[in-house]
Amino acid sequence: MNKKTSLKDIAQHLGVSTALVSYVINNKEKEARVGADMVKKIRQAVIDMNYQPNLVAKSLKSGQSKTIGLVVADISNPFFSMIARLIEDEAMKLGYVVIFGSSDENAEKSQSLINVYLNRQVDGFIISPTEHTEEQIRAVQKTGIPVVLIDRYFPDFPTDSVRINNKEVSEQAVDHLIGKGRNNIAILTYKTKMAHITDRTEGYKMSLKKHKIKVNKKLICEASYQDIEKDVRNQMLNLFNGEQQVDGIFFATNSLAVLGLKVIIGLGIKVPEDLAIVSFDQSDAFDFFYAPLSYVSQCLQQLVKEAINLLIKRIQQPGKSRNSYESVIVEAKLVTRES
Amino acid sequence: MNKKTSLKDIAQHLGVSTALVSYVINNKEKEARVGADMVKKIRQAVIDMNYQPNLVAKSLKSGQSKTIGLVVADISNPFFSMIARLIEDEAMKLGYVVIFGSSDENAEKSQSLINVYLNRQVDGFIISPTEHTEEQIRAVQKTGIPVVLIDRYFPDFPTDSVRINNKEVSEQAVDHLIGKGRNNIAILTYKTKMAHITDRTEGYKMSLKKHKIKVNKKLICEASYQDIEKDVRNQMLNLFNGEQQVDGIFFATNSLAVLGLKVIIGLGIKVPEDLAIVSFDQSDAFDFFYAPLSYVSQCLQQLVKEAINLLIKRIQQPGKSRNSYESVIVEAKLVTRES
DNA sequence: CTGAAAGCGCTTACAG
DNA sequence: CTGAAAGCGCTTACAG
Repeated sequence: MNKKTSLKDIAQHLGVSTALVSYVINNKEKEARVGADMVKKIRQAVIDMNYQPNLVAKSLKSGQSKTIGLVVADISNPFFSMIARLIEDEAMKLGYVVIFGSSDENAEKSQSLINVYLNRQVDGFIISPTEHTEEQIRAVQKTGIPVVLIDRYFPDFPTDSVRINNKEVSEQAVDHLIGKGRNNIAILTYKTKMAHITDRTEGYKMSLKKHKIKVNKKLICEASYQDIEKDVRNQMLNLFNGEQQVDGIFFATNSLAVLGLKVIIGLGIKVPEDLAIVSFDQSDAFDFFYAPLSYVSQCLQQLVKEAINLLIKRIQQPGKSRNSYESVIVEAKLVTRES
Repeated sequence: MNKKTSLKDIAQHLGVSTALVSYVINNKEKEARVGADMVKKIRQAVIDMNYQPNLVAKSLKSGQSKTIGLVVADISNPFFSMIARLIEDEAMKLGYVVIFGSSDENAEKSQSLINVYLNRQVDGFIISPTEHTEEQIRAVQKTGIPVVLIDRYFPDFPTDSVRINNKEVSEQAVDHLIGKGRNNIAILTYKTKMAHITDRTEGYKMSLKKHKIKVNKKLICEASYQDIEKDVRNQMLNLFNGEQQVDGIFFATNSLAVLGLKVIIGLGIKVPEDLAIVSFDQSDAFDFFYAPLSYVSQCLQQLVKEAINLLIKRIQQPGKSRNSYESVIVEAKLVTRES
């Protein structure tokens, strides 16, 4: 319960100035040309008195909090919790700590998280942004604090971002379904204008067009984030109970695939005989499904590594002109299995 | 890219002292008896100059970082990411931010996380501890910074902790299996001395004894955290390919259930006809399984609420004698379905 | 080689 | 009603 020992305590104990102690602690004894025995004495005292630096004070002085602010839609979503974990690991290696928050696809929550993080002087942001948050991001950029978008991005306004080749890989996914002889292929996606999602629909359409298959709007099912379970259910029931003879489906995200498959299981549809499927990412749930599903595999590890690298680069060259932003695109690839 | 405006900037702009500005910003104009028009002027300047407080400076001065350090085994494990999310929500409401780290069941990593958090002056810890970290927790307690253990706990040494009734609910789970007429009941659990797990084995044994069924060590399967996938596989294969006629199984955690069920599916064992199952918690994966599983339902929301309440209480009464710790036990309950 | 001092951005007793 | 000043725990030019 006794107070932590501070730099000053050590200095007083030794009858020297805090400057000396600070230099030694930060291994700057050479630059400051501190005497060898003084160094020894100080190092010993540091150990004896169990000195632990107050990082808050250090932050205030240095202007560096060594903290990264992470904003995702929902940290309890496995996709984001995996990203969080990988960011944690990379950040830790570099001496950074991560504070996280979930925006719930809500621009106001996003803003409030960003504000809190700004006030806490984070050194950088990693954000998987929500609709209508362009201005928030721009405002952060104006402060000079680096932001890297991850997974999601805004095509129409310049930011640093790391994402996958959504359009291309989605096209490949649908190519695969067509290659299996399917031509009534549906897509289950989110009702959103966010490009990482619309790109996937775009890829879906491109594949169909390439194969001279007419795009049928009834086969494009969009579920809203808010009411996702009910929405997916209704959309899927519509799809399979209607007149269209759907024989293939592309799930634009993992969460959608999990929900969609539950309906498919409920309906007793045979996979892959009656329905070929490509999902996004894997899931424990899929291993419980009787047919091995084809899926789009994105290397989250690489995504995160690129994001952290970019962010750290920005943090380290602060003055650098902020007119050039980088978009890193990580290649996701299609893994085909029975479906 | 221009620097943030500070309290001082506002004071200078207005030609007043920083004290005034500080009082007004913190709504202490009454205590400080600041003049009404001065308050107005300051409030306006705060808006005009878009003042945002530097929370790092505030922390240094106040000694309160308004930050909670969360240590779990692995934030990408759905169990912990759900806990993280709930903690985030509760903490946010109270003006706290959460920094998180994963110990990977490794005492050294745990120690290093705790050290980092201490140096960053967190106001409190929420920890789901790993084996052999008792001394680390004790060391934190000695600093006077509150720690609340969640989910996992150490029965032999006093801490604040929030957990479920592991033993009792496990006993109920096995009672249920026995009630279904099973008497060769196995348990799949972790190889660990942590009480939250051994309690579950204890409950398993208690149920068997109560029903005069002899405990058979061969039916107690323990998988190690490190090599979990392979271990579960081997244990399960052993169990079902051996001479014992296992007709019921209790999975001591959700992760174990997911892995174990994969093996069961692979072996083509019929559930519930040939094997009755009780798992811990639910999982998307289970919805993909043909039979609805019985499971132990723990209300994580309540668990987290209790943990945060306790932690905040401790933070707010810092001087309080640290000889009395609280153990909050949240009732988990058995949900029985076909299995 | 070492110390005194200023300052990071805040808060808060203390004067007046 | 308002200002000058000390101090939270650090770092770092500047003297000497």
